[in-house]
Amino acid sequence: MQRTRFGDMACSIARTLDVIGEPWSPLILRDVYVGITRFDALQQDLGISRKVLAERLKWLVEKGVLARQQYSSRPPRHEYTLTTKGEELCDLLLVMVGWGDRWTAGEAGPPALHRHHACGEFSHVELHCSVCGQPMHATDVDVLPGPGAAAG
Amino acid sequence: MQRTRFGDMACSIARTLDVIGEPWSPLILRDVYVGITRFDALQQDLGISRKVLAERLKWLVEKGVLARQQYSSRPPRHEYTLTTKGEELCDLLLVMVGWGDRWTAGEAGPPALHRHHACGEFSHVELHCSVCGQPMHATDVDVLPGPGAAAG
DNA sequence: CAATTGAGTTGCCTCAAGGAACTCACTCGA
DNA sequence: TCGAGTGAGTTCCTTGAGGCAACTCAATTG
Repeated sequence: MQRTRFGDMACSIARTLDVIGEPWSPLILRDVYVGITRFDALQQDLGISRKVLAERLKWLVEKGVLARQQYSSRPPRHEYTLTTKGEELCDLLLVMVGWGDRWTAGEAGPPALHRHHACGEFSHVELHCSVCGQPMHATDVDVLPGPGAAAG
Repeated sequence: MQRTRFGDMACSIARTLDVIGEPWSPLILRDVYVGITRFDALQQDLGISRKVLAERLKWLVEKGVLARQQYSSRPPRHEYTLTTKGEELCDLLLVMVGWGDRWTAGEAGPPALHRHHACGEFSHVELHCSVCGQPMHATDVDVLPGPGAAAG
C-alpha cells in the first residue's frame, strides 16, 4: 500500500516496518501465534478480504516470518506456522499489548491476559537492559549512529 | 489508509495499531523522539508527502501521543513533542530496533546504537516479566481471555 | 521591498484495499 | 454417481488513500 518502501532505509525501525508494517500484518501474526493457522480460519477471524490476506501471507512467508507447511497431501492442505524469526517478532506484539492495555483498554479492562510459564502469574512485559539488567525505557537511552548508518 | 478501523476491535494489538499502525506514523514518532520536532524538518528527514505528514500529526495529537506546542508567538511557530503516552509508545520502537538489528541489519551492522543511561553501555532491550522478573517471550506465555474480551 | 522560512492546504493521478463472485481440487454422504 | 461442502486461493470492479507539485499566508531577514 505505501508506495514508499521502508526496507531500503538505514533504520531498523523502518526495516522492521517493511516486514510487518502493512495493515493487517501484525494481526495475522497474532492469529497465527494464538493458533489460527489456516487460510479460511484467518479470513473469518479477521474479517479481512481474501485478496489482501493472500498477499500478506505470501509476503510474510517470503520474509521468513511465517512458514507454509502442508499438513495433508490428499487433498493438499496447508497451514502457516511461525518461524524463529516470526516468534521473535511476536515479542513486539507483547509490547503492543502492554501499551494497549495501559492506554486503550478503559473500564472493561484488558481483552486478553497473559500468563507467564515461569511463574504462573498474569503479567505484562517490562523492558530491561541486556547488559545491566536494569529497566530500560526510551527515555533512558541516548541514540547514536552505528556502523550501519548511512554515509553523510 | 486502511478502511477497516482497528480501534473498535477487542484486542490491544489492534487498538495500538489504530493509533500508530498507519504507514509513516512510527517513523514520525521516531523522529520526534530523536529531536526532529518541526513540520518541515520532519518532511525533509522522512521524504514524506506534506499532506500525509499533516494528517498523521493531527491524528497523533488527537490521540494524545504528541503535543503541538507553540515555541514562538511572533511569528507563531509550533513544534511537536512527546506526551507521556507517546514516550511509552517509544518503548515499542526500541523493541522494533532490537528485532530489526537482529534480523535485517546484515553485514553493515546496526544503523543506530543505544546507550543506556544507567550503565553507560550500548545495549538492547530484553523483555522480562513484570511479576517475577524472569525473561518473558511470546513463547513463554499462555494467552487467555480477559475482562475486556468481547462477549461470544 | 524582495526573498526566505515555517506550516500547512489544495488538486490531480495512480495504485492499493474492500467486497463479492468465481475457480479448482478433493472428500463425504446418500 | 450426483450433489454439497471445504480449503485455498484468484479475478474483477469500485472507492479511497498516498505521492507529488503547486499554492497560500504570515512574519522575518537582508
